Amino acid sequence: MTIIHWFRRDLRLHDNTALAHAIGDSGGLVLPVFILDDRLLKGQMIGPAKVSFLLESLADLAQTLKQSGSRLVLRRGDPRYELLRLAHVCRVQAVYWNRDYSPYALSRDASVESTLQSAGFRTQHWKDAVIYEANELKTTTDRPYTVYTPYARRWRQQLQQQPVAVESATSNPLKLQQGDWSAVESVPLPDSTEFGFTAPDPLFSGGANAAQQLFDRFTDCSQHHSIATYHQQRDQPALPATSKLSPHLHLGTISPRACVRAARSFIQRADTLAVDGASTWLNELIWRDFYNQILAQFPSVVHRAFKSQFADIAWDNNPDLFAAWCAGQTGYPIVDAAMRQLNTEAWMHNRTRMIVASFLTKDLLINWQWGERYFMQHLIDGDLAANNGGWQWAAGTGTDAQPYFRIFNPTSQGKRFDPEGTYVRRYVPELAALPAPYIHEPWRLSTEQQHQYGVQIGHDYPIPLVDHQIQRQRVLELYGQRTSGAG
DNA sequence: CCTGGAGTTGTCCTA
DNA sequence: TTAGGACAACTCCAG
Repeated sequence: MTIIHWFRRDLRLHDNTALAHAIGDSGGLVLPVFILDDRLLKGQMIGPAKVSFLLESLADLAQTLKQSGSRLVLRRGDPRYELLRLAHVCRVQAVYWNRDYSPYALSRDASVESTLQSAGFRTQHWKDAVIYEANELKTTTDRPYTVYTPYARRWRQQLQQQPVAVESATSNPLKLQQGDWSAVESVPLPDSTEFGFTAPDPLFSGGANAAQQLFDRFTDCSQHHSIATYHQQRDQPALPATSKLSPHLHLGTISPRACVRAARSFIQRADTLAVDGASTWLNELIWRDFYNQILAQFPSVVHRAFKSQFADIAWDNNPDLFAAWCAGQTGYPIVDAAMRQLNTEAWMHNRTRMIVASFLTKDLLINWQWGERYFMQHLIDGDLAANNGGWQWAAGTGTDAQPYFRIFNPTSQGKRFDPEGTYVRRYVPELAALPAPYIHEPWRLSTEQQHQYGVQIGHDYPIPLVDHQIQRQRVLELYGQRTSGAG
């Protein structure tokens, strides 16, 4: 019998739960399908870099399938009808997929399921994108966790007790057969220019093979930057010290279980020097599960503040200031460097994501949702759960939010995490000649110094658009009104 | 039910 | 110069 494996955000053959089941149940007679959904591709929350990454990943998947004696069937349209048509044409018995927890995916999948079932086709879906789903980790009173630390404790404890959750889904070699599917049409992979993309950083090639290379590099402790040094170096945006696996984790071109297995093995082997780094990295993977769980349990976070008392802050929402933030022209070097990194590379270092998010909300007094959307449109790894969670955290509206009076100072953040100004110089060339003491506060240069270093502040590089100290006081007042009384 | 410890990643002022 | 406490009050969560 034939089973359709419907690929979505699991674009790999190895360690793929639903695919492994499809192969097992069908004896290898699996029809691999991906459906390009224009509602997603042309929507507000996806940009050219991510589309290009998706198309590369699909090309890689198609190639790997071909080498395994199979082929990827690509369709374009409404998943319900495309799957229904394919199920009829190929006389399949069932359609399998891995679960996705975003609100759009949940309603789409429910609708696909009922369409297929009413037509007499069996459907089945599995956990694959996370280690633990929302209903697997509850508090002692059977409620979903809303605070990270107790969640992480519970998560680690669960892994200790039942490491089976991270076992590989595919213990046997993949055996795919090519059925008699001559009548099955597949559309060609679209030209990415159709979506108006420009090539991203070469480090971010899509596909499971590229992901494996990144993974191998990151877990090779003999490298200068690796999981072994992660805890010490990950906060310095100038260093290539993070895994860069985020776009792959988003699209499933790498197995999240494989990541956790790797972290776990470094932690358990106390002889390695990577215990601290691996533990810190594992924490990030737990955050990933945490925000997926929040999204699944509280889908309203997509369009409003998690903490209702912060749902209607009187933001300034000045469009000119927003445009300057987007363009990296705020006059605060670390902020501008980060935004320019985003605009040119479709990626931003995690530390500077926090800095620009704090700056947009707390210094420019602009609604975090504007920033959230801009990130989704530009980031190659834009992931609804993580991005929303991160922005709500920074804005102080989220689960487990930072206290509202913790306002990042862009200058001290710059000095602390980019002490030599290497990161700023890389993305803000007009400041490249400044010595370190001035790189994060160029407005302090005298006219003579500006002449000496070949930069005129206010001409070549902006005077700070806002005064951090003033804005800090304003936002403290604005938020303070929200905490006293009305809750 | 109550109790008490704790809460990702900070900043600033004061002694 | 530097270290330590204030910044609010509240909710979450385990015991």
